[in-house]
Amino acid sequence: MKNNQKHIVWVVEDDPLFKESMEELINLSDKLHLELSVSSVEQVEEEKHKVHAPDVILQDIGLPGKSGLEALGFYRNEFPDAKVIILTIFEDDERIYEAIKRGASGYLLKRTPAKQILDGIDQVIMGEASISPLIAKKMMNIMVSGAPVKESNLTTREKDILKLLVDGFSMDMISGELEISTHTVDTHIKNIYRKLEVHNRAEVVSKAIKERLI
Amino acid sequence: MKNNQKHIVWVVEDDPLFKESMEELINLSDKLHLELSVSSVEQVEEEKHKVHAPDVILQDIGLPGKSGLEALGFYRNEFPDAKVIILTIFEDDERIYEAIKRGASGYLLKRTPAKQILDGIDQVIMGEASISPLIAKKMMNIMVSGAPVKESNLTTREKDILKLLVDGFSMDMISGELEISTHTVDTHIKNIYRKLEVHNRAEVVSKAIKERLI
DNA sequence: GTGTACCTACCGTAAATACGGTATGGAAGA
DNA sequence: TCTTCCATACCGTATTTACGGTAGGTACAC
Repeated sequence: MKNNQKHIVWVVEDDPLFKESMEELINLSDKLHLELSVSSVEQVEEEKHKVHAPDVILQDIGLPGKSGLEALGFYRNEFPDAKVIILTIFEDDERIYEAIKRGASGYLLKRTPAKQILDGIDQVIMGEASISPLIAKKMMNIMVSGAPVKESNLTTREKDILKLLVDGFSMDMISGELEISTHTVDTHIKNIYRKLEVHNRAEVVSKAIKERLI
Repeated sequence: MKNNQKHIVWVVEDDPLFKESMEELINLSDKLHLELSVSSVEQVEEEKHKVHAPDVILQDIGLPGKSGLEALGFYRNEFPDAKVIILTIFEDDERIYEAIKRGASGYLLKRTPAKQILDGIDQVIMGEASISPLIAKKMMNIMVSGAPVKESNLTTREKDILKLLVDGFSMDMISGELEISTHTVDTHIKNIYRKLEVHNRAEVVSKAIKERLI
């Protein structure tokens, strides 16, 4: 949209009550213009040529017929510049992951206060993302499913040196950095190798990073 | 914490101005109690036995000495129930990914309004997550792409050898594994080093893992 | 057919590493 | 007080690495 125009919003939501409250919400904002408000993705496909292209789409995810997830692919093809905010009463991991993969810019629970939904719209227009805290938590869980931080029995000094090893420091450089003799550095490295059961630089760096020992 | 007590908050922040504003913010809340406010992770390690364990830690990520990322591993070991909110002026992908992997419950930009930081503290206490919209966007980017992968101009053979280097293989071992002469391995490694602009094993392994070149 | 990229192979050498020792002083804990 | 752990420091040496060369054969593009 041009700078002096309102941002065009579409609403796709089958629950009449919630749909109505979204309509009111957008109409209350002087920066947003409600261009289309329908109750199914199929209706969007019918109406799409009759209305202006959206800047933001508020999309219910749990729709009869085409789901909100399927709609995301459709929007990406037809309106690549539109930002889509998924609205949901559900909180399951799978859908969050799928929605993000398919290009959603926001993922808000329907119980989010009106003010925060408006904030969310502003945020996605600015190129940021808007996520309810509970959803954010689930996103994090999805990302984390992998490597926990392991506890090593390295001493503080050994961790100091391990950190420098990972950064590619030689014994000489470490000696200079920590202001201790190269002999001492050598001793520490020997102890690190023994504790981590490795025998060369590559192994120690690899293990330190992969097992997040630093 | 018990229901009728205030939630215990620690602040670890080296910028005196921002640290002070965090202190004021927490003192203004009647649900939070500022138990510890220091300017480095090292200080936390010194003071940890003298104060009550935290419910929430506001942790600056860009500290001299031990970084906020390293602190996360420490907190997980020492105070597994504490929720950590990372505060940052930076917005780079790598740190977000790392912080979440290491168990941060929140990731807020320092420019976040005070009210929203308090909201964020409430959210992590409730087991939700708190993320600035810009950070959320970056999280989504990371999820969509699997993980930030950099394009290198390494040849197939060089990548083969890089994998073995990361696994701690010596030139001799690589030579045996790939059934080529050690001289050839040496040549390939030289070329890898030149392309990645590194000069030793530790650096090449570190770069290969961190930038997901393999 | 000329150039370029890639994989292969070899030489020499200064530098760095890996690893076996031993040893001292301080702090922490039993 | 005695012991253990930690950080510090030193010695010697075989092995490995880093990196400067050079060079042949193949494949593909222009």
